[in-house]
Amino acid sequence: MQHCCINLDMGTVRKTKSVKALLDVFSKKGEAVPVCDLISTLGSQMNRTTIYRILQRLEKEGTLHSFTDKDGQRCYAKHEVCSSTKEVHSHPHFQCKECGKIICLSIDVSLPKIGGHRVEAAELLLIGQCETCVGKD
Amino acid sequence: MQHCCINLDMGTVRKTKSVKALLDVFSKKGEAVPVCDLISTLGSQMNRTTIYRILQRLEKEGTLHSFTDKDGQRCYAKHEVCSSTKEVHSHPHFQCKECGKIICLSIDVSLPKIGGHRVEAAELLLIGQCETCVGKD
DNA sequence: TTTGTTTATGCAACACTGTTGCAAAAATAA
DNA sequence: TTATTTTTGCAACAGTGTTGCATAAACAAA
Repeated sequence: MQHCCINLDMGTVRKTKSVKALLDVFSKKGEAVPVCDLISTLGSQMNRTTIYRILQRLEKEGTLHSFTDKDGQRCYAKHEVCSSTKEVHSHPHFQCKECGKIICLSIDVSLPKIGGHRVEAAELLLIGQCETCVGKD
Repeated sequence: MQHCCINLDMGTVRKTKSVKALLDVFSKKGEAVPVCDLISTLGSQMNRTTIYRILQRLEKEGTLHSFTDKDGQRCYAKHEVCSSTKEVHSHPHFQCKECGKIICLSIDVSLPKIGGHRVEAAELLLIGQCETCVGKD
């Protein structure tokens, strides 16, 4: 049996200061983070290019996954859960239009079938108000 | 009753040569088109800035709608159908990972409910193989 | 620990996407 | 036709993301 997305031994990605600092941001935040936020947070500690390259490596080995948020910005999040029973691998996310917060949803989304087409993956972004911002109305 | 997205009289958008040329591309193609394609197609006839501004105006008045494709590129498509019975206004699209073709789906997608959150909109992109590319395997 | 090998980083440069201000041109209204 | 409003082209700029290359850091082996 093959693991579909998590490389448990971290592959050949070295645990450098920069990699640790970046993963630390994800651990502390616990949510998806836009790349631009990572650059403002870590830009003084490491080069912009380094951030992009670490993100690519960590996504490739399965520690992170990426998607596009409601404003077209690329976001990354930790890839903790990987259900191998899912027929189609989908990444549902929710983004609050008030505060911008993004959460990864672990729910399964039933995908529509389209005649003659083979659906292999899906990107679903739900947009609305989070618990905090619903209360502010 | 209020129309949710189509401005039938075209509002105050003037029918200039550039607007006609751009809408012509959508009519001929009948599918969603990435902005970069529009620029390569129309870039010799009009300025890049003009293309971006026309797209903004036409989206604002409801003739076009936009979304992000699998590679993070912004795409536009004609907004012909607008079901006012839908509780949540969603734009499902399908993109072929082989040829890149994008089609707008008129099907309804049932959106998951998330406790404490208000879901107002959704962006769903299905990725796979289109009818043509399925046959090529 | 020390050495050698591999991977990662910083820097500069570049390409691409998208926006803004302003003067000139085109479209519409009178 | 003239006056008014919208649209366009151009130049400049900001943001995002990539590449090549020399240097630095991490790792493996002795």
